[in-house]
Amino acid sequence: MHKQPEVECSIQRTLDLIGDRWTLLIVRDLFRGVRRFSRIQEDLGIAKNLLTDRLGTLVDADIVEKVPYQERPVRHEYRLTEKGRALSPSLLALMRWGDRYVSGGLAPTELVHDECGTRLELQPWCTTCNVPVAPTDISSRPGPGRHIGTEDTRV
Amino acid sequence: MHKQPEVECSIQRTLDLIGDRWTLLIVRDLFRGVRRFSRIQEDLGIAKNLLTDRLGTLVDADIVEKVPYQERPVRHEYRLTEKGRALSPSLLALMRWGDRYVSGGLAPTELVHDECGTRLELQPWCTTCNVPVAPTDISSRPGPGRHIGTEDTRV
DNA sequence: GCAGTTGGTTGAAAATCGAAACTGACTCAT
DNA sequence: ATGAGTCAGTTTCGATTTTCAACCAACTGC
Repeated sequence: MHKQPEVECSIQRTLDLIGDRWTLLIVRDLFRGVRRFSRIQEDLGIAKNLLTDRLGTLVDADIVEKVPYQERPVRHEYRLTEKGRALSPSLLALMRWGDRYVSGGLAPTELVHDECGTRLELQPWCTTCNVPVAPTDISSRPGPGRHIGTEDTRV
Repeated sequence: MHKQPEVECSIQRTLDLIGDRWTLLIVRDLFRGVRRFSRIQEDLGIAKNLLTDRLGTLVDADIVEKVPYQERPVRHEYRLTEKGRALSPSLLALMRWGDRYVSGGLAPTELVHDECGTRLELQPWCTTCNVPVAPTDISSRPGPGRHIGTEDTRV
């Protein structure tokens, strides 16, 4: 256990950790305030043994923490850590993609800009030029975490 | 077969489609220009029958198209459709999360703005005001695709 | 003819999953 | 203090998926 896979790609490392059919749905539930074992279990329809396993993995990875919400009997709820909350843009991106391409443009839930009520998009953003960046204007280069190889990785 | 689950959440609908351990990695390879069956297979180390299956699913879902790159013998490569290319923000978000929290802040690969070389961030973007939107300026509301229920779904 | 490449298919073994039963600690109502 | 109920699991076992290896077919280049 505790394998450090050493693949040279953050997407792969991320998906190795949370890229199964249930984990991101569990995280989504935690964002929505569904935090108790039994509530997550009935909301998702996941088998209890799998939920136990996935929550354990999330806690081990420091994405979720188990905090007691009562004594006698000691019962816990699961809360996102800062690392877990940082998954928000990923979930938002997947949600917007699903809105457009799976739900036929009819979003079940919309996230909107407070000030004007426009539905939000998620865009690559250049903090220097202060403009959104189209996929065609993106280049890739090896970063500081690259140990070996120089393969081009365009996303 | 061909179940239409009618879950009221675009995240779940999306993950039902592409949320298994391999599919997003295949899409990542296609973004990187790895487009042939055998090249994807050796790059990912995925079993060939699974790759056949996943590529078939992606083609059925119109995320990928199979285009011939030579006659006699007819051989095909797999290319992202516009729907597939629209997954770019999702992959970028997962990649940035992995950079920060799995790769310890040391990105193996950086995605940068062609024009200025700045590493890209992913920002919620208001297409009306033409500005990036902070998490505190985001609200959620039921959208046109909502059939029943009014549960708050904040991401 | 023969090796090599590409893009698969097939089948058996191994791993994983799902549903249901069971457990244990506790509460509350009678 | 007996009994029913809740919560958070664990165990078991059959069903499904995944992996691994072998095989196949169409063609190329020599």
